[in-house]
Amino acid sequence: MARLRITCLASMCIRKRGNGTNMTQDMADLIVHLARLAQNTGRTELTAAQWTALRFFARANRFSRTPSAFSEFHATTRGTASQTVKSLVTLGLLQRQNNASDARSTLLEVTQAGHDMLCHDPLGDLRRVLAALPEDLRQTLSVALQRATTDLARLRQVPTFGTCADCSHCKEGTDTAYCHCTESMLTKPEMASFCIDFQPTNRAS
Amino acid sequence: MARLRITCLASMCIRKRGNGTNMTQDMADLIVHLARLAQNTGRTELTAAQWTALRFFARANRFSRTPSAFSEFHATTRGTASQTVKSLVTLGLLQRQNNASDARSTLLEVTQAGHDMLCHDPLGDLRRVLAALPEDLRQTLSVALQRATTDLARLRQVPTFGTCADCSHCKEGTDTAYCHCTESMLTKPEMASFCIDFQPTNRAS
DNA sequence: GCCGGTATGTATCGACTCGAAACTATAGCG
DNA sequence: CGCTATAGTTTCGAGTCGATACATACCGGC
Repeated sequence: MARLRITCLASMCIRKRGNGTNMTQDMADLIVHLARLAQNTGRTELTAAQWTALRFFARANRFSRTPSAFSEFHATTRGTASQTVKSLVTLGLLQRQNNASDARSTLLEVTQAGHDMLCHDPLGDLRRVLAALPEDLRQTLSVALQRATTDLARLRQVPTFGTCADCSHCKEGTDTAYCHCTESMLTKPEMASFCIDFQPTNRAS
Repeated sequence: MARLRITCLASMCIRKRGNGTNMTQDMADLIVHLARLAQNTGRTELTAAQWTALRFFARANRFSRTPSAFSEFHATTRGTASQTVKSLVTLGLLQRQNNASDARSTLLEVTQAGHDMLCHDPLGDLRRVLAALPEDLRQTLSVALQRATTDLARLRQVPTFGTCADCSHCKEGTDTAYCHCTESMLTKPEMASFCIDFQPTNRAS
């Protein structure tokens, strides 16, 4: 346990930070560190990118299960997204379907094997840890994370993703809702899915 | 804007989640997404791994600025860490120093060019976004993230990182503190640095 | 109907990451 | 002294990623 004994050199350890945002600097680092720890590609069946893609296609609604939508979500190029999708199709976790109304587009469905695979998602540990947090902490965390994500996406000029239930395009009914963007009716379960055309409702910002 | 009009297929969109942790599932996904967005390796001078390494060596105390410590922090292997360090040394952002008390070990120092580079850290956007959050949200976020990180690290059996100021090995004095682990005195600035031997103090868990 | 502009998706290339394994050198212990 | 553990490096193959080029299909104006 015990190591060496050094008594000077202290000035070496004074880092030049330059600004007074040390606390938030810690937080940003912490978020990145936490995410990396949670994904931990080591010794799992899939890579981090493949897990993210599989998760996305399992959560995206029927307008958003395309390679392009995933590339926007994942903040990467269509070329890269195409490769990831291809690898998952080869593994039998995704299945291609033709889009009847647009011959260019490819719709992707998570196969049963894909759903089974998602049960071993390395993110499970983080989910359990978060679920174990006290209720009030968890609530605040959720709000803070959503705000930070929305703000950062706006700053970076990238699209925000969210569920139709929170989308300003949607007018909610009793059992269904009408989406102005896609001009279609959505069922309750659909409204809990990701949408590429998500537009956050105006909350206090 | 408007897309196609589909009226059926709704049942296709009912995903089999299997468990009742939908809310925390969203949160875990959100953390990963936020971290990815924040790092955004695209069109920056360094890769994500290089940025993380540079940040680590700028924040780690004098017992922790080694390739091994970084590999543990980054949850990777010593081999991979060695490559990242090598690339940063080649770029002139890190500098190797001999450890007088252990000829196997290499100490790394961030050069002035390295500190300058850190001013362009892509994490800056996230830091600004977090800094703009309301005070109470930010406070709670900080607490929740630290708890989640500590809990996840324990679950994964990986070491936790933190500053000496929060470490149970340290007995604090007025201007200095004594670290039981390294058997050495620490100055105030040093106590704000990362330590590989961090052991969280017993807070309500 | 046709043509030009645009959007979707794929293939290829080079640079990089990552984990695994093999290897060298040093430390520490009996 | 020898044995084992640790620090660090190197090499290899698989995968990621961004950039580019490309084929196909949609969509507007004419």
